[in-house]
Amino acid sequence: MSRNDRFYTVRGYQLLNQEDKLLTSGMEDYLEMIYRNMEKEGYMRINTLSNLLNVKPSSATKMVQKLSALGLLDYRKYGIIFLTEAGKKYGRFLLERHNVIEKFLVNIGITENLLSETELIEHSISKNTMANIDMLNRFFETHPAILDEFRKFREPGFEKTDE
Amino acid sequence: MSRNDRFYTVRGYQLLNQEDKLLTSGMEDYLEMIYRNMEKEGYMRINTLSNLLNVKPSSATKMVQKLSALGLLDYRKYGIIFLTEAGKKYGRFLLERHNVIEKFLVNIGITENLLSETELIEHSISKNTMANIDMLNRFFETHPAILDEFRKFREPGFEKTDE
DNA sequence: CAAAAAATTTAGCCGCCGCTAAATTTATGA
DNA sequence: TCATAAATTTAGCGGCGGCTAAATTTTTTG
Repeated sequence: MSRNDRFYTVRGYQLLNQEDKLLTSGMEDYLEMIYRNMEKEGYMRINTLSNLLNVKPSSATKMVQKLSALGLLDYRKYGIIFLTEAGKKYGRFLLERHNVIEKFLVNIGITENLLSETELIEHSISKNTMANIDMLNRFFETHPAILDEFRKFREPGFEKTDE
Repeated sequence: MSRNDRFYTVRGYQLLNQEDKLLTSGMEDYLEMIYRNMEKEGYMRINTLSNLLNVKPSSATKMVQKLSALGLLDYRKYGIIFLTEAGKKYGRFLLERHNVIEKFLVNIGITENLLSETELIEHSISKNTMANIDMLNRFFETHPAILDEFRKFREPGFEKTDE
């Protein structure tokens, strides 16, 4: 039985993958949000970040220090937060991943709690799975008749109303 | 802006939902595994459980005590672990959810690390999302030509080789 | 330009879920 | 049966990512 077909707990997988996985889920949340704000305003502040993520400023400070130590943020105490090149690259990836998951959920008919569903799922998706879900999205996009057929299948009676 | 379209961190969602979500991801891992063994052997022991989940026995004890306090296990110190009715019901649900996610991943073409991918994703899926993914699985099952078309779309050139 | 306000950081606590080491209970076999 | 082995539990630690309270720095304003 190889490492691959043995069971682990969520925590167990975390511990196993902490060599190759750079960021924890929490750090990813912060980096993704900083990236969003970079696109909008060009920079980020601790207070803005803590408001956007619904955490206390002290929590934001702690995470920003970690991301900074990892070379993803350009930042000094009491200062303005910018992304380094590495941070931008990672942030862009996180936002893309988010959008792939969200689009998939919309495709299969999720409307309630779309944001929170996406936010929770995105951290547990590998690049490979993300790529394959993206292919499924593209498949539906280029084959709208099939997506339509699925929707009829899913909810007979509501043929056209949703979407 | 309602609670629904605000961002939170993973930890934030955890804290928000701890009223309605009975179990943590970790507890779910243990309960699911106990359920698997119930089906196979009818009972569970701490050592077996810790081996199956690749944790130390002391960790298994701690979680079993928690699940027991929640009324999901029938268990006394140094004794054999059984599921209560509530535990069986929850365990059955967990196994079903696992299988729905796994089938979906297989459908979209995941072969590498299938188990770990499933194990990580399953905890972040709501009942609603699970139901919709299940519908997608059923859709592919009843429309094999469409699944086939997706596979060609996904991997042009490997038309028939996989599955 | 000094005092007050606002923003940020630090220190220290908590629950989760791993771990190790040591204690305890249960099972085995000479 | 009784000593040893095996299984299980307890105690206590560590990192994560929240929190509060208090300290510090920066900004605003009279």
